[in-house]
Amino acid sequence: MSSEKTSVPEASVYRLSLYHCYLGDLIRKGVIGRITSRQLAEELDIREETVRRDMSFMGGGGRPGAGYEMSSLFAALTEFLGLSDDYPVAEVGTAQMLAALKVVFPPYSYGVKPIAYYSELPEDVGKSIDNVRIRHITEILSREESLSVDVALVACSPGWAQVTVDLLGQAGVRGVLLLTPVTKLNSPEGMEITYMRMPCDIKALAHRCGVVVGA
Amino acid sequence: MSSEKTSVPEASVYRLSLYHCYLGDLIRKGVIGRITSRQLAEELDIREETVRRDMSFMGGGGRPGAGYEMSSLFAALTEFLGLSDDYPVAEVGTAQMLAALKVVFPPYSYGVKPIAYYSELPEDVGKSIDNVRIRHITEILSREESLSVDVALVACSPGWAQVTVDLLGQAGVRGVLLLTPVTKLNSPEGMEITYMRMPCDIKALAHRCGVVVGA
DNA sequence: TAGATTGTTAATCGATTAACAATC
DNA sequence: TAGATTGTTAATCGATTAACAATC
Repeated sequence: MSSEKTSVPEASVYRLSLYHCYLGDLIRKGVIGRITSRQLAEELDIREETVRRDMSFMGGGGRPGAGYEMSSLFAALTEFLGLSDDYPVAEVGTAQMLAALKVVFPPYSYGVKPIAYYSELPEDVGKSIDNVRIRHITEILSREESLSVDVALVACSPGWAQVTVDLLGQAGVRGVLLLTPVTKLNSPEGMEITYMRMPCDIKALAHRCGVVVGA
Repeated sequence: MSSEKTSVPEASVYRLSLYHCYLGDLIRKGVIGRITSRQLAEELDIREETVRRDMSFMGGGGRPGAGYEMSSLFAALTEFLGLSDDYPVAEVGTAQMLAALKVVFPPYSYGVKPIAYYSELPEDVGKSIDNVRIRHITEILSREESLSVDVALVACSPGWAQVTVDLLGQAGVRGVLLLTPVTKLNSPEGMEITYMRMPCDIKALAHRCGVVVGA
């Protein structure tokens, strides 16, 4: 594990994740060989200089004149991002939400694997998704496995968001992707929260779509 | 409708949406009176200068020494963003997803109102959510009301994303908030798409959480 | 008037783009 | 060697922060 500094810009880390998703997809489809920064850029609507710059942050191992070897680039990205073949995550939400989410965002297609489910509804307890039993949110702390997850995806109702995040924090979870749109949350010490904020995105879109009348 | 230029920075528009959400919440709770940039900043983890700067982009009507009058600020934000009391949107996804989403993101709490639902599953057709009937995605074009929606929230399965977006574009929808994580999409002419990309957010979080070992 | 807070101009910071030398 | 593409340094751009004069 080389000494990866966190000096890598936030925006670059995000794009590196995007390359990881894209390459993972290609590789799963059986595509092999090399890929250039130009191809990647074109495919993902980014400038090619940006792609190369991003790659250089983690020593992408590109070859002038030849581009990047896909499988080794993918491996480098996987290591840089701290992922594994099936990166384990916890997911929180009603059984209904968790089941629906699986369809919209099929984890296996992205190298992600939910290993624990928690619901806010007592009646969901005991149901299973892909042979993983759903537990109650309040059980987050009582699981030893909790510690084996760094990142959780939270899509509970607004009223449960704070409790959930607190419990996850105590259970050692370090990063949370929050789909629930709460305007303010008290984030536990040392926890990274990525806010999704669908309402804000919708309102920002409303602005951009509503205004363009002139000219 | 004053001549709002789109020269307002993207980031500011997003924060203005955030203020709108926050104020809407307060007002709905019955809070009235004035609020200062400092209070807003503290509440939302932003710097107060940033708040004031954002406000100045739309002529917030603040009073030196006294702050902003909440209800008129909210009205100004509503107008600036091109919203209404119940901003109409369309939502696309399975009945299961749409029902689950309603709990996680209760639209009425944010001044948003789904007036049309479309599902990718034929068996969902005819079901209702809050007395709005679910139709099939392929029916998007056959609705006259389609034109009365500027923005849609799309949470269908990856395979349906392109079709959905195309149909929405033809139906006159100008902005789409896409929850479905497709790496590349052919966006119809003149359509704004906001990509959610849960897998990338999760991977970026994995990086930030996994690396901090040193020091 | 004194106290408080706004709106704006200037300074800083970070990220993106452009240019190009290094290298397979 | 010639052609292609990388990695890096410098220039540009945009957004955030700081400072402060204007004003209720």
